[in-house]
Amino acid sequence: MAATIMIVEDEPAIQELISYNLRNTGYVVLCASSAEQAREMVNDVLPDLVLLDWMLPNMSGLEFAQKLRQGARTKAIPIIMLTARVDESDKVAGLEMGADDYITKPFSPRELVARIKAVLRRRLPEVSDEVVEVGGLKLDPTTHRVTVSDQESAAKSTEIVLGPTEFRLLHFLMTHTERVHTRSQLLDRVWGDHVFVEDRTVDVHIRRLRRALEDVGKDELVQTVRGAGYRFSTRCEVGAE
Amino acid sequence: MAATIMIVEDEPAIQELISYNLRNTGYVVLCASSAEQAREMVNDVLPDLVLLDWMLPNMSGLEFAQKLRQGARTKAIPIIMLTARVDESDKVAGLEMGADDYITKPFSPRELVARIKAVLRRRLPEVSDEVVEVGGLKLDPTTHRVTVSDQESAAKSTEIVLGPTEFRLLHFLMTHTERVHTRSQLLDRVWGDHVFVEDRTVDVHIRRLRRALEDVGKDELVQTVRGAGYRFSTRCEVGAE
DNA sequence: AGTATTTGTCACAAAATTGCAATGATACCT
DNA sequence: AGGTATCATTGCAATTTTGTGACAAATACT
Repeated sequence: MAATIMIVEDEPAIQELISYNLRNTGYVVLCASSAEQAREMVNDVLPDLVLLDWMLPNMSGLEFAQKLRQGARTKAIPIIMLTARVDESDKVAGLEMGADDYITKPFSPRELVARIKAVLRRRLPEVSDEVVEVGGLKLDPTTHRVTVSDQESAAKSTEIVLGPTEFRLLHFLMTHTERVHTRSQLLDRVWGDHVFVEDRTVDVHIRRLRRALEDVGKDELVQTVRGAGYRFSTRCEVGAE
Repeated sequence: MAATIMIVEDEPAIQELISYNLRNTGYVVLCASSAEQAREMVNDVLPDLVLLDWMLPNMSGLEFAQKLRQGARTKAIPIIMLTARVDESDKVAGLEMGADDYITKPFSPRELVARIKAVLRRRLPEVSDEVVEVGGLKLDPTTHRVTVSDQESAAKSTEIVLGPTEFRLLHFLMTHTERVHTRSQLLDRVWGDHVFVEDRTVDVHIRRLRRALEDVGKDELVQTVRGAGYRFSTRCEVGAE
């Protein structure tokens, strides 16, 4: 539930101010005073969102943001830029580069929190680590494992092996069942906004997910809704005879 | 194929963000920072679609939209409203006034592009995702399912399978019941304005819809009004008095 | 560095949907 | 009753949408 937010800001006072407010709101906060430091921290802990000061000592915020967008693990992390300047070209550069939002100093803590919430809201499945169990499938985010919860198939451990993307896809579907998701929606919520990927790529990952589920006979949970998208449903998909 | 899209947005950063993404997708983009400027531009170039910020400096977005709807040349241009507010009355006002869709900030670039494509492809209202329940039928846009809500045929699976067009047709009919719609009106509202399709084709889709409803004995809800069109009504049609 | 996974895209196959036209049925009018 | 306009029904070809395997690039692992 508690999202982790990384602050990259060289001015200690502002860093403290933000940090205090975010912790107060219930976020886990990581602080870095330079882009270099931030880069190291990212290797250890992946934040759910980055607050990035535009003006940094050595490496500019822009540069750091680009690095984030390049790395496979980090490319989907939302970035909110903090900028003191009202320089238009900066905003433009930042947004083109893929920042999710920007906020100009001075800002009110309330506004900052509001923007953070807004950006996180349209994000990957709520950062919950709770075990999801639907339709005879059990997915555990902490252990990163998917198993069949109906026993019948076998007394053996019936673990389903998935690639990272298929795992996130299944996680999202299992936490948003019965509802039809368009390919675009899935890309936004499972891949992330700035990741530019063909719509049809979703098909392929759905296919991979289904193939994995076939082994345990659970593949009919992932259903195609023609002209609309895909759906995870425990109800039979064919009303036929 | 490159459609021209006009952005009317006073905040330069957002204007840039949108503009960048749309150009990236292959659209030709025109930018205006005010309604006045937009009006002038429209005299030179007719865009295929207008992205309109709700809050503008002098003339409001609503006002500009009305102007567009008044002009003979511009009345058919689809409008997508950009709104920071989630105020219901705004949505309603905007949609009633003739906006084709609305999108609330913050939005993801992909979602925006998806909506633009959807609107350009067929000017569908698709305003509500609310479940519609009439005459013992239940249609849920989010799960994309149609079921019978009377219990009687319980043993059977009560789901009704429809193709995309029949689904949209039924959705429209169920949200506009007890009223006769001409074939042209149905084509406009269900297929979209600029689509050229024979009037008679509606008959075929009505037939397909009826056939699907026959399975659960609900086909008499879709009634023919000779010389006028079709109607969805819960009242029995044997009007022979 | 080398190897194994993972990922996105493409091309083609398969399946479903769509619109039209031709034909048959029905209601309305004189 | 007959004539005519309107609607119903069906088959079919064209189009659209989705499934699937292969492949190359990118990334992670040793």
